[in-house]
Amino acid sequence: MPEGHTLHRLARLHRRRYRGHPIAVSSPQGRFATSAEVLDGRVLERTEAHGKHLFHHYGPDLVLHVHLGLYGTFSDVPRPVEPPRGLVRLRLVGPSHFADLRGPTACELISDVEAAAIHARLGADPLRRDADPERAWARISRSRAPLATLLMDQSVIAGVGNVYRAEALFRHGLDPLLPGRALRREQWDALWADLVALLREGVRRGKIETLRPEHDPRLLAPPDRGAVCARRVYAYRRTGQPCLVCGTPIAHSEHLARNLFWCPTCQPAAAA
DNA sequence: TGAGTATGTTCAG
DNA sequence: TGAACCTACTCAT
Repeated sequence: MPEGHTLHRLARLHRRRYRGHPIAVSSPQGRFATSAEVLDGRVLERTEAHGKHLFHHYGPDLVLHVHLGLYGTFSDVPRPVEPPRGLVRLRLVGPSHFADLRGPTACELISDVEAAAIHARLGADPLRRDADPERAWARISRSRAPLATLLMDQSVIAGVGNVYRAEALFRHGLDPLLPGRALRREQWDALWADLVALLREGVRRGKIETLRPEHDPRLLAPPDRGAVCARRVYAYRRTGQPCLVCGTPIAHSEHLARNLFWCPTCQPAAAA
C-alpha cells in the first residue's frame, strides 16, 4: 500500500537491515542488471524517503532511487537466500536478510545532482523533519484548485495518496472541491498537524488506520460499530455505505481519473 | 481458481 | 485523455 508511510517504513527497515554492510545487489529479471553490477558489493551508507520516493545512498554519486508506483513491493526475508520467484527487478542481500523488489515504477541508479532534483520538485513531506508546511500553505492559499487536487499534488504535499486524502478531508469536515484559497489558516494548521500524526501512525503500524473507534465519540452506536471495526477508515472505498458519524451514504466520484470518496453531510459544500 | 480492482506516475498521441 | 506498468488483495464461484 505505497503511500508515503510505506516508503518511510522501508527506509527505516533497510537502514536497520543493510546500512554499514557491503550489499550483494543483483537483478534476477535483468532490467536493472547494468546498474546492479555497479552497486554490487558496495556499502550502503544512508537511506531516506521523501514522499513516495525511496533513496539508498551508496557513496558519492551513487544513489539508488525507487518509486513503487501502484504495484511495487519490497519483500523482507531472513537468510538463507532463496531462488527468485517471478519478476524480481532488484535483489539486495545483506548480512541477515534479503529483499526482492517487484513491479516498481522506477528503479534507477542516479547521481547526487539527480537525487537533489527529485527532492527539489517534491513538496512538504509530513514525515520529514525538514518539511516546510509554510511553502505548502503558500501554494494552497493562492490556488483555485480544489483541495482534492492539491492534497494529491506531490509538489505541494509529498507522500499523501488517495487513502490519506479521503480520510484527512473527512476528519476535518472539508469539502473535497473547496478551492485551496478558500481554506482558512487555522483549518490548514489543523489539517497539516493531522497529516503528520496520521502518517506517523501509518509508519508505526505498517498500514493506514485513520479510525480509532475508542478515540471518536461521534461514531454512531451499534449496529454500525461492527462496520467501524471492520475497515478502520471513515470514507475510503465505502461508497454507498452509511457514514459512521451521521449515517449519510458515502459519495463517490472520479476526480482527475482517481476515486474520490466523501460524506456529503459531514463535508458539506461551502455556501456560495 | 479466476475475475476484478487498486493506494501512482509517466509517456504517447 | 488513455494506455502502460504487471503485484497483491478481495470477493465470487
